This record gives sequence, C-alpha cells and structure tokens, in this order.
Amino acid sequence: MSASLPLRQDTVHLHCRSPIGVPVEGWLALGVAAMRPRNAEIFAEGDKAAKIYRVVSGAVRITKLLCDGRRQIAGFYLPGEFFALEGGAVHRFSAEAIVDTTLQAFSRRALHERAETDRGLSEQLWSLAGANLERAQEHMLLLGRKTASERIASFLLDMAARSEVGDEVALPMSRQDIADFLGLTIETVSRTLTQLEREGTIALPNPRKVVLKNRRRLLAMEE
Amino acid sequence: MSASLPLRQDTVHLHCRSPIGVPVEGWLALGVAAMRPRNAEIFAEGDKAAKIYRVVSGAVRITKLLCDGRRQIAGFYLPGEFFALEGGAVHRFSAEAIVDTTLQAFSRRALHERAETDRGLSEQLWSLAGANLERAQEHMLLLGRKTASERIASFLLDMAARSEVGDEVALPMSRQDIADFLGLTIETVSRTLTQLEREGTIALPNPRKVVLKNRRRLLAMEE
DNA sequence: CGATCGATTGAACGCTCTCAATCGCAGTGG
DNA sequence: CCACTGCGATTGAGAGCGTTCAATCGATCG
Repeated sequence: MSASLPLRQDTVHLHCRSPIGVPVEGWLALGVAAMRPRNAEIFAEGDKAAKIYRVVSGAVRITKLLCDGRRQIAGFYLPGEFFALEGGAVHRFSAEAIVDTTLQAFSRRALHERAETDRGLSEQLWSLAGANLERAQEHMLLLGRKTASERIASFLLDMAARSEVGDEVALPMSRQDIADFLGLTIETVSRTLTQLEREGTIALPNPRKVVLKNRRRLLAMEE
Repeated sequence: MSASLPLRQDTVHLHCRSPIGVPVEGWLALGVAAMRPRNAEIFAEGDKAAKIYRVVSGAVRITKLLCDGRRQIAGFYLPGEFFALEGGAVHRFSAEAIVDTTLQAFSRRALHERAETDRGLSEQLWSLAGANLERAQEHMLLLGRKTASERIASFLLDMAARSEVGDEVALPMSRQDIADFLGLTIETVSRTLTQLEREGTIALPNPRKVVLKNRRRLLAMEE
C-alpha cells in the first residue's frame, strides 16, 4: 500500500513571489515534497485518490495490468508535469517511480476549495487535465493505427519535445517500459531503434540516451 | 466548419425541480438543443472549443485521423453521456453524429462561471471529465495489449453495460466504426463476431443488433 | 572472474491484415 | 413483379509484420 506516501515530508518553499510582492502561482507552495526511489510505487490501482502530483525530478509511469500480467503504460510524466488530476474516489491505475524521483503532492480537496475563489487556479487545473486527456487521445491513435516504426518515431519526437536539451534525449525508462507504452514487445523496440541507428537517423551512445541526428526523417516516418 | 452548430436551437426545459421545489441539476436546463443528421459533423479538429455536449438521443463518435486516412475512434458517446468537457481553446479531434442525433450544448464559460458558486456543479464537471479520462486509459490497455477477440468481447460488454435493455444491445455504428475504435480491420471485426455467433456466445439478428447469450463466456474471454 | 540483468540479435511462427469475391438487403426503375 | 444497382457486411486465400522462443552480448557488481 502507498497510504503513507511521504518518505520525507516538508513543505516546499519556492520562489513564488513576483517582483512586486504579489504571490504568483502561489498554490505551488502548497505542495508537499516526497521522494520515491527507483521502481517504488506512488499509488496503486484501488487506492483512495486524494492527491494530485507534480514531478519535480525523475520520471513516473502510469500503468494498468491485465490479470495474466500483460501491462500497458498509459503515460510517462517528466519534471514539471502533473498527473492524477482527476477521477473518482479511487485510482484506476497505478503510478510508479521509474528512477529516483522527487514529487510534490497536493491535496485535491484543498486545491479545489482554493479554486473556488481563485479563477486562475481553476483554469489551470482544467488546462492541465485537458492536456492529459489530449495526450491520451493522441496515444490511442498511436496504439490503434500506427506501425512499429511510426510508434518509435512518435515516441522519440515526443520525448525530445518534452525534455529537450539540444538533440540529446534522455530515456529514463527501460526498453520494457517503452514496449509497454507503445504496445510492442521489447524485441521490436530494440530492433527498430537499432535500425534507426544504422540508417543514421539517431545515435545510441548508451541504451538510456538517444541523439536525434535527423529530425526531418523522424517527422516523415511518424506519418 | 461547424461554427454555427444549432440547426434547431431551443432552450431545453427539463423537469428539473425536486418535489420540494428546489432546483436539482438545474444547470441541465442551460443546455441548447441541437439536432444533427447521420454522419454530420458536430465539430472538427481545429475548431474553437467553446461548448460541452450531452447526447440526448442517437450516438456520437470522436475521431482522429492520420494524414494518409487511417482513422482512430477515441470514443463513442451514447444518450446521457457528456463529451468535449475539457481541453484547450481548440478541439484536437472531431466529433460526428453516427445516426440522427439530438444534443444539448452548454457554454463552457457559462458553466465554469456558474461552477464558481455552485460546488456541486464543479464536482460534477470534474467527475464527468474524470470518467472520460478513465475510459481513455482503459481503452489504451485494450488497444495496446488485447487480442482481437478480447477487444470484441470487451466492446460488447461495455456497450451492454452502457445501453442495457436486457441482453439485447443496439450497435448504432457500422463495422468500420467498430474496427476504427478497436484498432482492427472491418474483416477481423466481422470474422470475430461471426465466430462468437457460431459458438453460441452471441446472436446477430441483424448487423446492428447483438444479443448476449453467454455473458460468462464473454467475461472470460475479455481476459 | 563468475553472476546478474538489461539489451541486442536471430530464426521461425502465427495473428491480423490485405486483396478480392460474394452475399444480402434496400432502393430504383423497367 | 422482377431485374438492376449500391452499399455494408461476410467469407476466403495468401502474405506480412510483429511476436515468440532462444542464444548472445555487454556492462555492472560482488
């Protein structure tokens, strides 16, 4: 169980005042910091859903399981991104740290109470939730209709757009995670990446780092 | 373009007062009725997203296209269900009537303004949005990890749960729609349904109606 | 140096797709 | 009343993409 999430629990004090002294994004200061080691559970399917999370550092995966063990990863979350914004009283998927990860946890109830008087906060919450649904729909298109190489190309471009520092993209997750995210097997992921490397489209200095050598080509094969 | 959606536009007056005269679900009366004929567009990818919709009668599909024409249906919406609750200023998918359909359209801005003073409404909107995301995540599992017959079984059980009148389930959508929803081809959908019929698991009085003869079997094959 | 674990590579299989023909029903016109 | 047409659905045969099973590689760590 992940009932007592915070391994370390400190109120986070960010530089959250504008030059003229008005609180800006002040609600971010409501977050409670928590650290989770690699592969640790953040919450499980069936847990009470009382919090919203923001990744500070590290990476998170949202997963669903079939009873025979087949796994689908519904999404990855990178630093700065929010997850578990919405839903009923209970989580319908589980969340795990991919690597050692720092999180901020926000009480859903507190946030919604505050949103009643803070129009901006309310809009931000809806915007964040909307981004998550949009991403889910985009991913359905990938899972339902794209070929293996199109999936890999889309994945690499998406990761690059989200974490970009030049053309080097860090992949915090394993090949198995990528496969379970893209609806492929680990072998197909590996083969496709190798082929992209042989073509000169990407370089793979090591399994957790990709260098995009030819974005145009990736964009073309993304379809 | 679907900028001027309402073909017919009348304020809907529902029986929206409780026995003791207190407005219940009063915001449903804010809806503007619209009718769309079979295959008509409700909104398109790129349209300004100003409204939230509720299906009154008929059925709606949410679709996304790849540039070469491959199509993914992200969801079907049946009477009583809401769609397009969230997202940015612009729709990232299109919505079409599957059959002649009656809708209620709600101004997103009006609803959110009202939600500022109506805690119940705010909670309902979040709950509806959460249900949509949850359904999307469940569908990713189907698209990424289930076999053709598991997909069909899940689909039939889901449709039955949502529209149930006994064991007869109406399928307002074509085989092509089902295929594009389940990430299969029309031929595979047809073959799988035929096989279920031969097994005695279902009956197909006509292509748009399924009778569930053996739910246990469907549940077992859903995995 | 051996053990372990993730990643890569190879070979063969099989599920689903592709291509194509046929069916069945509804609508239309002779 | 019956051919003709059109369209969605069904059925068949063969091919291909991704999977499965299995061996090997390579880096990390005792």
